[in-house]
Amino acid sequence: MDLDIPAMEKKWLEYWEKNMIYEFKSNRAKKIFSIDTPPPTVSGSMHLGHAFSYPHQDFIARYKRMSGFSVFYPWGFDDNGLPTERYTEKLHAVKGGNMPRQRFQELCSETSIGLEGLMLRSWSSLGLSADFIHGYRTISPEVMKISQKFFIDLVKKDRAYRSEGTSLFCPVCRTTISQIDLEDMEQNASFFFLAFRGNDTNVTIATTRPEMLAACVAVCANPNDNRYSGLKGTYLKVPLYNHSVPVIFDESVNPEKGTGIEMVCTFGDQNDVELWRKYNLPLRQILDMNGKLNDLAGPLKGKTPQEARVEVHKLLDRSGDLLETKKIKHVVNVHERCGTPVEIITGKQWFVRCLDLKRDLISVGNDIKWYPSHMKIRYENWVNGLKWDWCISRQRYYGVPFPVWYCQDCGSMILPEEDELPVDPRVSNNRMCDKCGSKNTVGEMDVMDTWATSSLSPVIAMERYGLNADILPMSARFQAHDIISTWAFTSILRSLIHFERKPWDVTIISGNVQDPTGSKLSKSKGNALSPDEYINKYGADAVRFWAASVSMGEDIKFSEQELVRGRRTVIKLYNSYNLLRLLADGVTINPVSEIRNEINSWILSSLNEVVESATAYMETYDPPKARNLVENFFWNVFCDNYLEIIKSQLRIDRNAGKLDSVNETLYVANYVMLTIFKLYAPFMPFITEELYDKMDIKNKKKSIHLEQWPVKSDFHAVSNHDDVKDLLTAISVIRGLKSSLKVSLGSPLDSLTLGCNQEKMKKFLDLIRDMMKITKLDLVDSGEVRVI
RNA sequence: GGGCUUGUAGUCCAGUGGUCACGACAUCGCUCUCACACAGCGGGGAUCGCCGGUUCGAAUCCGGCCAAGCCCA
Repeated sequence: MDLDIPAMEKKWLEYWEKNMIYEFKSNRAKKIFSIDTPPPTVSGSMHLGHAFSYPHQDFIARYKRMSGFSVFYPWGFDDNGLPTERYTEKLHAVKGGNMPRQRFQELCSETSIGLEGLMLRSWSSLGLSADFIHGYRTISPEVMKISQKFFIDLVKKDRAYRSEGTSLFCPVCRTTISQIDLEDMEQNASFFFLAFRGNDTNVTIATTRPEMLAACVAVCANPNDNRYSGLKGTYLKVPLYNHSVPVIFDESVNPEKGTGIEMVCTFGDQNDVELWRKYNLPLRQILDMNGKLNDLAGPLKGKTPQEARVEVHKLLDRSGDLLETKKIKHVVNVHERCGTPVEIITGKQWFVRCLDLKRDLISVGNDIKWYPSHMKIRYENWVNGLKWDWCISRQRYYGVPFPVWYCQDCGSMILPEEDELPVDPRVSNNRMCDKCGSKNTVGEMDVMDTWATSSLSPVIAMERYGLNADILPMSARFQAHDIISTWAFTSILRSLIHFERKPWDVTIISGNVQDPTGSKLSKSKGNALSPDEYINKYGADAVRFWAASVSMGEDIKFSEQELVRGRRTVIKLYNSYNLLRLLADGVTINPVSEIRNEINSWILSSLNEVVESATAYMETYDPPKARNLVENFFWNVFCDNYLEIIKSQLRIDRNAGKLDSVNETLYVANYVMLTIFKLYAPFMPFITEELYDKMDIKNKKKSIHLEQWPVKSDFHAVSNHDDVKDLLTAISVIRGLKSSLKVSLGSPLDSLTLGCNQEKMKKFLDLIRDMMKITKLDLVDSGEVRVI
């Protein structure tokens, strides 16, 4: 009668789906508990981080459902944007920029739909109780409509604006990106020492980016650096290109770095932008929107920055301007989606004005409860450190288009009416201008950043179910800590702008999964592990059990041993239920209202304590602590002691014909067992459903997950259980004795003398004899329980 | 460089002032015991990162240092 875990889990997945156990019903009188779920990015398969963090939401969802809430737990996929494009490009070995846009969009769409099917199977196999059937896709027309509608709201509230300015640019993805897409990476590089020639003197300038020479507009030294003070008011000739640039002075230049004098290019890095603005320097932009150098770069034209660096090295060698190179390590900003060092370009971009909202953003942050609380500080640091408005335009293809046309004649901007949405101005030109009536208009060709849509997740979920803004703020947002500055920040910003309120009451932040040595898991490091494999091997209940092994917000090192422990718990639950059936021996169990047996009273009051504490932990969003309590009670109290004791107790009572007593014990044992199943249900939904289904219960629900969360029992439990504690000590001591005699626990002992409080222990004499198989047991008084 | 977090037996982790510390995995020993060898019982194994301070008393509070992870410059 072995338990086939994969078959058992599959059976219940189908049952839950078929019976719509987790369907959200808003028409009930119940209070709603709403969960803002992160829609997984459609760019690959489910990884271990997902298998860790998604169960966290589900523990709470299931707990709240059992606690009487109508749980709104929507589901969606984030398939709009760069990650999906990159996945598609890689899979089909194509480049979005090298094929007709329409065709590329179709390819992305086909690819993501296929992938979502696979992803859905992985996510649902975790046993999440989300409403998968009504899932949304962020690229779908409905979601596009919502995203465009709220974009128009941004424009109307003067929050979205289009402006010429510098933006971060990824030459590989060929799109502008925002501060939130950046990542640091240490790179090996070379310092090139170059000769800049002046009228009187030559100056050596060190740079890591010689390919930017054509974009050089000045050289700059620290005003306190007297090595260069003589150069004031002079000009220098740029190597290879021979245009003259002024020497300027600024405090920001570090005299220790390189030769203490640097070139200013438009644009080599962030500092160049600042100097360019501050000193009103001319613009020499050498990078075009294809990520290649343009005519200004002369011999380097048509090359990427990386290629150009190799080429310019040769040219400088030949011209004699390269005096020296030195290998160094330095940190560069790269695009987090592709790892390419970012560039800075100028162009017209859409921004969301937010720098003026810092105070409000902090105040909304204070109004949200953060679990764990220190995560709020990360959010505050991010908001306080904002330097740019949020750039939301991307020169990409598979995304939500901006619902905007521009009139070529009068220059005004044209927005559609809400009932026209969604629109795609990229394919519908010549829309009449509201202002001048001209048909000489063009649509905006850019698409929005993915976060511009996913930041609206509460609204997307709400509108999909026909709910109105009354549901806002939602009850809880779950997410990992690495996207506090992206998803949490943009969500709070949008909620503040559109609804003038917080998006959720609480946010629960989970940690990251690391490999067993503590490094971040990533595909590029090759240490990514597949959760599907572990679900097959150990079962989803065991994977969830692992996910509940550290407190919220903590990073977790992946460990297979926790999965082993989880699977053992599943099997132990199964076996303990089997024992209970054997012990009942087919008799009908009648309810009892009063407890006479001390041991039954003891287990009930122990259970009460567990129920109370576990509930408190669930209420404070700390399921792992609740799990530990339940775990300890089930293994060490219920199985190791209570079940072992009642084996003998039932035998003794049956032999004595005390059927009332037998009934009471069986009733209590079943009651405690069922309560344990309920306590485990949020963590291990499969095995608890399986055993609930087998149990003989009055008023059985369609699923244990529709049952009520346990409350303290109202049996008249005696509060003082010192006698039972002495009994437990006696059992433990005698077990230890047999172990030290190197005999099995089942082997009989002819005689034994137990030191104890005779008065207390007397009543358990027969029980101990039966359990421990002792022919002759004598008790003598002793201060502590011990074998004499 | 800044912020946040973490640092307890070979490994993972509990423990926020009071018998030099809970448990799991691993290890060793004994038992195929009538729910469970996917088990049970028992043993060994920790100067609680380092240094200093507060206190009658600190893993637990304070300061400094070191190391690791994440986020951000």
